[in-house]
Amino acid sequence: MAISSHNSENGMVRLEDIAAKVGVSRSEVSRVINGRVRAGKGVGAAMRQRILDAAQEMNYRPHRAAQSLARGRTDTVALMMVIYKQEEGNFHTAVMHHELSPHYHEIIGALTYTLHQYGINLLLAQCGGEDQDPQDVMEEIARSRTCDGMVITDMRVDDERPQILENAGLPYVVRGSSPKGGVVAVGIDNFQVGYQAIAYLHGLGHRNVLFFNIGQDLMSGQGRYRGMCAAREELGLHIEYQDDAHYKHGIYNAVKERLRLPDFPTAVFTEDELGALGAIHALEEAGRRIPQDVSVMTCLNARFMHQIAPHLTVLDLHQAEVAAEAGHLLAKMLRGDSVTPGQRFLAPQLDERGSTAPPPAS
Amino acid sequence: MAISSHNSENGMVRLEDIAAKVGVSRSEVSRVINGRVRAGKGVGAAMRQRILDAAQEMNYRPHRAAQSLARGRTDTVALMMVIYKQEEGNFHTAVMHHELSPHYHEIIGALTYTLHQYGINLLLAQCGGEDQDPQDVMEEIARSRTCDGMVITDMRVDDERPQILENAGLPYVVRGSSPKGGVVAVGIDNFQVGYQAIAYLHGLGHRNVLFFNIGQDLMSGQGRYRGMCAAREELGLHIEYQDDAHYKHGIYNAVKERLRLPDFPTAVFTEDELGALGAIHALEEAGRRIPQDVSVMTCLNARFMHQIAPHLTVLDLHQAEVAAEAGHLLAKMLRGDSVTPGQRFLAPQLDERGSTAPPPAS
DNA sequence: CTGTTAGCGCGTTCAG
DNA sequence: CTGAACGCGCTAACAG
Repeated sequence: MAISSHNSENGMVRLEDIAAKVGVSRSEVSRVINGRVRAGKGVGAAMRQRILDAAQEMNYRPHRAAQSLARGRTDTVALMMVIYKQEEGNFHTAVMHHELSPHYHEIIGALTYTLHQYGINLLLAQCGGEDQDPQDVMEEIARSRTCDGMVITDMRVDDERPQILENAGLPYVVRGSSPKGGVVAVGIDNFQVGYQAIAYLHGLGHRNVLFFNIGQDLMSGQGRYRGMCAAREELGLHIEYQDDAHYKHGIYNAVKERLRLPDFPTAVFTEDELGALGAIHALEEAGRRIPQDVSVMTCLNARFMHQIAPHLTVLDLHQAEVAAEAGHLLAKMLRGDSVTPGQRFLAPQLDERGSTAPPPAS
Repeated sequence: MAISSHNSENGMVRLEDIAAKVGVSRSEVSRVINGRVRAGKGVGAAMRQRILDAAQEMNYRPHRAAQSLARGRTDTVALMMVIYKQEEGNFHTAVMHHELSPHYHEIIGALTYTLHQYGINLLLAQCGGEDQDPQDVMEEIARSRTCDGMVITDMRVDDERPQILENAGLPYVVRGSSPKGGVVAVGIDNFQVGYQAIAYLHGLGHRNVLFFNIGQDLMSGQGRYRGMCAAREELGLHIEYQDDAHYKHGIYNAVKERLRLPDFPTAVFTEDELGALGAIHALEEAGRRIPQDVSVMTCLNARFMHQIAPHLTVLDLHQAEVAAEAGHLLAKMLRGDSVTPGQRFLAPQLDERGSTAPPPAS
């Protein structure tokens, strides 16, 4: 492979360089490369080909910052992530220091892949560090036009991020449920998660369920709570509800604690796989068999968890599909296609496996 | 909160706008904002404050593309990821469709966090999609100056990416072992992983070990293989070696298959947590107890796995620490600090838990 | 200390 | 179809 020579000293090759080599003007090269000159025939076509060849040979790539500035577009989308702060905890406490919540794993993978199909890069923005104000990070990215659009996730019931983005005029898609109407949002129907979990367990015969939820300050937690309540009222069963165990001292400890009291429920629902494994650990330590003595079910957030715990009955949250759809929607918006605002919901899918069964005959 | 008014119709506020408002020139505003004007005293200081106040009030943020173009710097670093293609497989096959390998989870979290401290954003570049040539993706990002530097990972023994980046003149850090000398690289010492695993099991009394490795086309797999060989020759024990089970049909199936033959080894080492869980599943199905009948040990890639399988004896690979160090090194290089080239190695750390024990008395 | 001027590399008029 | 000229928003070198 020949070393391409050009006049710019630092190794960068510009439109200018290839124009000089071929003997035309910059703008002609720009037009040819951007496809504004048809393949056609005659002398023009020959020049066109020479330009294209030279560009290829010199390994030309448009300078992204210059292109962005001129086009007013970055071809970049940002994902806003929440990083958990470090907290004290034991093994079954799912709060990690500066670690991403596992469901981001699915989101990042699916989003990167999807956006790439549109020629869009994914930028990772984080908030939740010690000194950084999430709103500040948002403002900074939005107003500096670091990206063309944004995906926000983990919405809180009082989340103000949509408003900030609208003020800044930056297109965005909410992954999950939006607390605010009239926005493009796509997520799992967490009402259905709460409802179906209870309905399924009720159908098996359970009348006493221990229900662990995400915090109700999150949209997802609120949805699950409401779904759970609706099912409870409709079907009439007893539910013990906890929504702070996750952060406070872990599901493992919460279950262990509950085991000290009499009348342990015949079924446990946890918010995620880690919680389920913690619950199972505590139950097995106490000599309870799964599912003969106690049924355990949970949500499937990360696909690879399925390999780790293939015996768990789960509600599949389709995290990857949701993220991919969010990516598609945002890409379309950026392309100029009209996307009707509103909340899209995917339904969770029950995947019945070995960790649930009818309650023991009393 | 007052709506800030400015003349740019689309809501963007430029240096120009704030200059007009205060009644000075663009460049003066630029200098003040970039701290090229001391706080000082007198009339200059008053103007300085007026400019700062106006910028704040108008919620000004420099346009990133413009700034990048002028400064010749993007304050962005790219992480090049390999996305596994979809393949057929059962539960215990750790090949997923368009899904990131779990260790990226640690890397992304640590890298995002670390780079943020230097005011650097992380861009996710993916390769390994159906149609995309990894080298092309690299060239594109490097030559278009989409980022100031790059972190590359999952190095293959014949990896040409370092050369591509050097040709393009883009600073980079290798996370892992570099096949090429004279580059800045930081990773776990996989020779030690292989060596210590065998040495530890040998120390417990095992003389017959089933060793699952990553492919030897990867630098990490090569290192582990060599470490294993060194320990084997030094200590003298029998090792059954497999390095394709992961991708071919999963550790679960490989172990199941091996169980059909006589003289099953007294210890199993797997390349990662998923593999270990698969192995354990197969062993328990066959009625073997862990660790009484068979010891199982593995590597700890993702911290949250520790919560899932706190009973596993592991070699902690410190993925987050390695990634963070890679981030620090790259940030320093970009800042202009001289960083001496060479391979940095962190040692894996043995974390002894319940899945290993002396072999059963024969 | 401040304003003027000249780029950064590319896209896009507007004449010829 | 092609070249010349201007602007994107910002930084930096040069005068005053």
